[in-house]
Amino acid sequence: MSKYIVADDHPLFRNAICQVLKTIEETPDIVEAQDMASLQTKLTDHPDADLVLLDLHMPGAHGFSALAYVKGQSPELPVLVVSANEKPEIMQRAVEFGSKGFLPKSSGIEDIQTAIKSALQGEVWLPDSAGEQTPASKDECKLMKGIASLTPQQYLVLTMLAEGLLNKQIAYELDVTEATIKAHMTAIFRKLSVRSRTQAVLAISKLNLESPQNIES
Amino acid sequence: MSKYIVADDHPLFRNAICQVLKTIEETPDIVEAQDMASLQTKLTDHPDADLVLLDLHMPGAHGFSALAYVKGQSPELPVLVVSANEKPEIMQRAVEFGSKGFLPKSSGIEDIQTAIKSALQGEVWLPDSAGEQTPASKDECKLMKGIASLTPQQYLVLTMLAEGLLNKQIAYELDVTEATIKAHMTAIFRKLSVRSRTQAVLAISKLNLESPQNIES
DNA sequence: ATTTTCATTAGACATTAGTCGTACAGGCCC
DNA sequence: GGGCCTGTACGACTAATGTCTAATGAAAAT
Repeated sequence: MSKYIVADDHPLFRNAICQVLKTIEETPDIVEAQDMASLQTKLTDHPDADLVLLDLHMPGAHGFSALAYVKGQSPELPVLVVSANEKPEIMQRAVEFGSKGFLPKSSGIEDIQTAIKSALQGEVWLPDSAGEQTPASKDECKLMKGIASLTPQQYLVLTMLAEGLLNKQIAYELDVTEATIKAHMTAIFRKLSVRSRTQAVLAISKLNLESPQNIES
Repeated sequence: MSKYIVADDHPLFRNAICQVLKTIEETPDIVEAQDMASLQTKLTDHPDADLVLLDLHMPGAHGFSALAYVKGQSPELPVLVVSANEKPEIMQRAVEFGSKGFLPKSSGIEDIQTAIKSALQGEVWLPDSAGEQTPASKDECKLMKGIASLTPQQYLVLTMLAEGLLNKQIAYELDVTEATIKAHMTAIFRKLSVRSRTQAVLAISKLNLESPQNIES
């Protein structure tokens, strides 16, 4: 029997995924998470999980940074990215950043089954609509590694930074002093190789949807 | 005879566009710009231009903010957006934000001719690959209006902010005091309806590639 | 059991960012 | 010309940001 963690903020969609899981095996062990905070808890509570089905657009998730964070917390745990996004570049990026595949939400049941089985066996599955080449980028990979090295608390602070909040506001939300947030910021900047909150925001926004159309004459 | 402003940072591609223009009329009046700074100059020097062919990925341009800026400087001047980007959402956004069409760089000569002729007649042309609906977003439109209302100097400061530069660095580059840059920042924040440089960066990064995949169950 | 490592927490201090009031030059209307 | 608006520019002041040092506690290594 396999244990799955289903991370998606839509109850209906989580349910749909669970239904498919039951077609794969009779009594799957399913853990659900509806945001990054609960996902983090589930990851530590269930270190024996076999697969994470991860939506990149949950509350607290910012594009690929969510994937990087999960890979950083549980490097050995296979992750299958699920998203409404259909763009080939996004699919390729997901795999490049450590995902065992990419599942568009428009996928049919058979594709979902195939993708999950592949991921469990350590293989990568992509829909036919995904293109061929994987351009890769030094800076992006470095950034992904940086995000993966963040602690849970630091990742949380980063997402709140990405909401445009002030240090003071973040401190209030997390019930710590502003000085603590500043210390986290400094640590985050170092790990992401940036020098200010402005550059940090720029870095992760590039990560979200940057298409590699920079290959120019 | 019509006067064109061709704004693209690739000399080869500018040349190619010029060749096509010559097939439309015998002696087109062509003005070229290779970055946003020179484009700004050309706009003021040639207020009698009939059409701008604008690449969204020039130095100094940040996605749609470049389009917004041009529309703000010369509201009556038709703009035809040229880009390597092929995504339907991007094409729709371009039109929604005031462009007279969208020309993928992979277009054939006939399409380019058609698009230019349409634009000159005030009509909108889109390639077949562009989808149907135009979702639109209140916030995005408001933001575009804000960018369009920026003065040239303010736009310049905004682009440098989007490079992750400090006020001090921007001041040095523009050869003014830091106090001046701060004043510009405050003005920019007001026009973009944000309260800090962090939020300003977030706002324009959303504008660049935000796909309306937020229509959720 | 002890050491080591590291996340988390903060206070003191220095730097950067942002607001306000103001000044000056050019364009425009009357 | 004399007002009037606007873009640009600046200094002074306040708020926010970032660095450094250091203490605590918890987990991992020895």
